[in-house]
Amino acid sequence: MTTKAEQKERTHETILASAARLLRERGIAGARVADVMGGVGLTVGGFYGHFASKEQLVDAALRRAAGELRTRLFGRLDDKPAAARAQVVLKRYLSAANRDEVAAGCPLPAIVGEVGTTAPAHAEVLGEQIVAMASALEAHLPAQGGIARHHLALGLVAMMVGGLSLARALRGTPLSDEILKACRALGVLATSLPAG
Amino acid sequence: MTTKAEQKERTHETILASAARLLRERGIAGARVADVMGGVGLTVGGFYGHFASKEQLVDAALRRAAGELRTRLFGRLDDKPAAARAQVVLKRYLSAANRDEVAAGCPLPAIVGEVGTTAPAHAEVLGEQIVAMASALEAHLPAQGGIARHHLALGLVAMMVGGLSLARALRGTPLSDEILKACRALGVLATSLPAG
DNA sequence: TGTACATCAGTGAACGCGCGTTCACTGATGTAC
DNA sequence: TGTACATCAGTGAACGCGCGTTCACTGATGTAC
Repeated sequence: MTTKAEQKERTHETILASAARLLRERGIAGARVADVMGGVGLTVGGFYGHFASKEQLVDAALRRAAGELRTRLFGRLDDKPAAARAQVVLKRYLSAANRDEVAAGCPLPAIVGEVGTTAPAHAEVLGEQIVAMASALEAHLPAQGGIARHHLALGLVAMMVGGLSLARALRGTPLSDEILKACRALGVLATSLPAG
Repeated sequence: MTTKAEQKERTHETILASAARLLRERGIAGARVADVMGGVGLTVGGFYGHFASKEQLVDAALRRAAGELRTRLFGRLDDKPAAARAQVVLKRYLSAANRDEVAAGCPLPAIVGEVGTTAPAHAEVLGEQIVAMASALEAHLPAQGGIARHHLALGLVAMMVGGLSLARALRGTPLSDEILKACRALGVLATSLPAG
């Protein structure tokens, strides 16, 4: 037996999943409430029984999408040698798959540009997620000369987001592939320096 | 004596400048035709005497803004030692000024996220501008071991755009400054490796 | 030189459209007796 | 067990608003004679 409350909670989840998908594909403005609801076979009117506003939906969906990404990026690293893990993460992120499977990939390229001019709450959530990602990466970085591991992690995250953003924007052109390749190479360079 | 044609050409220029400003501040969707015209003291209706569509305006404004940026980034480098020029460019780009003076800074953070889902022409223009920027940077890069100068330039451009995008999105927070700092440090690292 | 006419940059209101949000309603599920 | 009522997830149409684009119009500038 599923009670009404259970049913509603399940619907809430599917709405959130639909929003997380659309947010990645089309950004904040592009993730329209009607489309989010349509994506799970419901109509617009019911939305406000599940979320107080689009803004709250976007915050929740962004957290959800970024969390899923981290799981995928940093999962199943145990079988890799410790020194190679950061490069594995970089390769996973800067892959053709993470560029092309937009709906299941990184949400940041679609939303960074909008965050500065929309709800302040979105910026906060973005900050959280950047810190979470950089921290997770930092844990796998070798000690370096010339740059603090903390800064190296943050710089790499910037390069990753920038590279994926450009690659997505230029999808279908040779330049898109070249950018991913260039970022991977720069990532390898920066994570294989002699310890200082 | 200024003829009508001269007057109109001047107005055309001011509209383009207004659009280039708004495009950098608010992105493609945010650079509304009415606001662009209002920014030069004119009303919406007159716009279509100067441009065929908003799409064409955006293309022209993006080229204009990116061109201005290159001038500022790569100008006045003669007095710097050749080996330091790439780092000067990186410092200029990843500066608080280029983050805060949005209307006169880099247009890419505001538009990359939108380009993938709007007019194909915008993607073409973006491609041009990325190539132009990477080429200009490449000319100032020292020979490196482990990575082709062409790829290093492209990777650095991705890091620059990513770092500035995140720094702008998180403006006003300590993390914003840290990201800029981290990217500058990573840039220094990548441009001061021993020649291979 | 003056007069009548043509041109055309810019105005301002309207158009169609899409968005977030609201709200009266429906109908299936659950509860009370 | 059956019946009457309450609840509430979801519907679908409407709301106000803002956008890109169009268009009849205005009035200053330029041209012809």
